[in-house]
Amino acid sequence: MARAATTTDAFNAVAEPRRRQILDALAGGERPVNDLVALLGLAQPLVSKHLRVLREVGLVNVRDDGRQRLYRLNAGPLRPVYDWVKNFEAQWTERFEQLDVVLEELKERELGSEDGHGGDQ
Amino acid sequence: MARAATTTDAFNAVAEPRRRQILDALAGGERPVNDLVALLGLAQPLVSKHLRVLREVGLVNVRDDGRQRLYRLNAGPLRPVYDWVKNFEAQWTERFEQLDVVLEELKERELGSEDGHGGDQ
DNA sequence: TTGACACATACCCATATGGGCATATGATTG
DNA sequence: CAATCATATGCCCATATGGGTATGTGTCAA
Repeated sequence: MARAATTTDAFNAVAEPRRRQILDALAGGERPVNDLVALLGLAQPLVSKHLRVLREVGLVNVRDDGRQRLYRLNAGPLRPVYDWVKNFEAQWTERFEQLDVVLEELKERELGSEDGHGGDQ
Repeated sequence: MARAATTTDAFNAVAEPRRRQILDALAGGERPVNDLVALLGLAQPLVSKHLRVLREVGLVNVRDDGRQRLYRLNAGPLRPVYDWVKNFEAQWTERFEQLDVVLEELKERELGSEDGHGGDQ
């Protein structure tokens, strides 16, 4: 099988930088497609396609308004992403990096005192 | 162009559920490949491939240990993911959902009074 | 040395991607 | 009505995916 569809879940949908841009833009409020087209500097069909993906994973809602279609952010599906990545936050704090270095050193020392040092052939 | 390579960044690398599983497993500490193979129940070459992707985006480090290769988590590259998604957290809190409903209602009322902007309540 | 083990890589394949371009659909205006 | 604006969809294509299976490379054991 190929890669999972972009519409599989928020993880896949959000892997596309343009789709992230769209969500960022919509964070400021409802917007018609043309606004996004101008904002992203992409061809209109492209934007529509990205919006479709976002719709399919429930990250945006649409509303008809005359001849425009207003898209609105619906961040809910991002929650699993947040919840998953949140658990790694501690790992990149400075304290943790330090711990990493310490462990590294311990390992080195351990190897050094490892009785003699054989290994040949 | 096709979809961006999985090795483009953490966003793409992490879109694969198996790779997330691997990172979860490595959060517990250094592990040899076979451990992961057993843990994920995947074919060994598959795991090696996923590990390669994770290596290329810097999410894991390797260390040789006899005939094994010990993989270690390096969460740093996840930071952009966290930072991005974090900004949406507020949106799915209950208060925000409520606000959403209120706005929705306001809109409805607005549409109802269309040409005669009347105050009501 | 030979063999077993741990892991990585090479190929083969079906699939869906994102972009480009043309066109269909639907609402608004003249 | 026709013309125009705002979006969506259809089709074409190159690409890299993730899985499978076979094999290469390096290490340890007998």
